[in-house]
Amino acid sequence: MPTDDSTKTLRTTATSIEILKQLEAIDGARVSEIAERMDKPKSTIHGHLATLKQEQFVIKEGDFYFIGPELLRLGNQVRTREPAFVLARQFTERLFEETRLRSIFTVEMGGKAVFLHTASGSKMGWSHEQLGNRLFLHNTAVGKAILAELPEPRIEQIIDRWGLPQETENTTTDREALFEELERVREQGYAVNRAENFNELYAIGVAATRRSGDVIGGFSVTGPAHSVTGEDRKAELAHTVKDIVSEFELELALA
Amino acid sequence: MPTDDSTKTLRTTATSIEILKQLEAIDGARVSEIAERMDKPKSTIHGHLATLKQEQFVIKEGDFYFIGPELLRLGNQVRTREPAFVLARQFTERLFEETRLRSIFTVEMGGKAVFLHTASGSKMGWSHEQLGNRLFLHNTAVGKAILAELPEPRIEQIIDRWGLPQETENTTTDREALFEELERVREQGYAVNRAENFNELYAIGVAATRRSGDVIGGFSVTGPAHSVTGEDRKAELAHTVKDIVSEFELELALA
DNA sequence: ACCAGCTGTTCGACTATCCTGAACTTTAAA
DNA sequence: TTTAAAGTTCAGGATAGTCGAACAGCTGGT
Repeated sequence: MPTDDSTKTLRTTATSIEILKQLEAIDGARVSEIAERMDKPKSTIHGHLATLKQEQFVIKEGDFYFIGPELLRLGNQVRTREPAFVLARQFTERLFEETRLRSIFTVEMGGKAVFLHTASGSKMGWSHEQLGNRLFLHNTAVGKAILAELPEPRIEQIIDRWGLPQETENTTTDREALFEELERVREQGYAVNRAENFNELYAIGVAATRRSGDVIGGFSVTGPAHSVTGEDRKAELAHTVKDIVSEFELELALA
Repeated sequence: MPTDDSTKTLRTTATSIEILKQLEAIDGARVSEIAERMDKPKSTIHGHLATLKQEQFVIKEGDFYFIGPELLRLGNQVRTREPAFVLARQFTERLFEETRLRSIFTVEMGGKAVFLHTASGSKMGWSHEQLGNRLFLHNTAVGKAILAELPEPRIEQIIDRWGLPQETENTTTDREALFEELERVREQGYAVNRAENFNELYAIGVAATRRSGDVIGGFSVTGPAHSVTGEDRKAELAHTVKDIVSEFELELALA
């Protein structure tokens, strides 16, 4: 269920943002290219780009416009807002060193899972940097690990907002079943994603909490299902992730 | 002299952006807090925030607003636009592993030096993640290394735009002197920053180019001046950075 | 060298729409 | 319960964004 937008929104700001999204979609563009795509006069687009350029939200190279460094700077603030997020980076990298699997640090924002740090080896085909991407909580490993630590009303609230959309045949779409799984996650201390949002994907996620009990985020390792096989291997991985999280929580408590 | 376009800019977009900057400055804020700081009615700010929230440029937690994940996602596109930039990340990390000094990958955008990747150890006090920050080219190590590889008209253009502002007593503020130093950089293959933009800072930077000859960006290592001493050590560091750059250029050429 | 066709940019008038202040609702504290 | 302060809604009026046309600058073709 999509969110409400009944409230009057600012058209001007909205089109400025739309232009930024266009610039991201295609890799930089000229004025008329965007004008055509958005079905708006060139002069309008030009005005927006001039404003965005002044703030360095876009930069201009020749006649091409690109996303600018100020956007990178501001966006990055999401990752530095909390000291815990900054600390999490090196633990993400350690997790990768130990497992040699793509490692991610994720936080919950607005009821979704947002990637803040990723670490992966050189030759990993699909390792685009997906920072800021938003995934569902109910069908990802860290997502479920985080959910399991949230107070129940909050869980309800999130499910009400986003529902339990089915993305593969393995997705848990039943409310009851999800809560049962969360209980299992709490017992064993980690969550597993068995191709629930992408086929052929296997992931293990563990939530990190403060001493107060509330969740900071979660660490996870991800790999192609066919390469992560055998109960021993899986158990060992779960153990490794849990260890990293423990050390992370400890270091955070000491700081 | 700063380039100020007197061209009509869009007020609405400009204030939306101003709000984002306020949210970054203080760490998340409520409506009235921003309204007060910007000396505008609450209802105005509310409208902007509602629009920004709809696009996930901000998120709302309780009555507090924070920079949102969509901004992180868009901003990060700056780092993934070119495959070379993505590849540069792992080399930045390797550089850190080998030198144990804060390592940075920087590109030139709009005549300034923009940090795209940083790698530094756990216990480095000042290692805030400054991605997207913009520094001058004339008084930084990578900056000079990059300048040295640019065609002369471009260098002139950049100096005309930003000037040669003095930031410490070591800053080169004379045009002639700068060109002489760039010549030296070309000869030795690396540039040095001897506390030219921050006191007590020492840095070595090397530019990376494509086979076509044009610059991709540059790698650098940075440390407190008092900890990087001795000509041997410095020469060894320069050698290490140059090696990394060579390997980077090679791998890029092969891909 | 010239022109044709494309781009980016400027400009002024119109009117859509953003701003504003006040009214209303909600939350928190006294 | 009352008070205060914050968030949110609303409608009218003035501002400021939109639009189209005209200008300028570049590119490639003939």
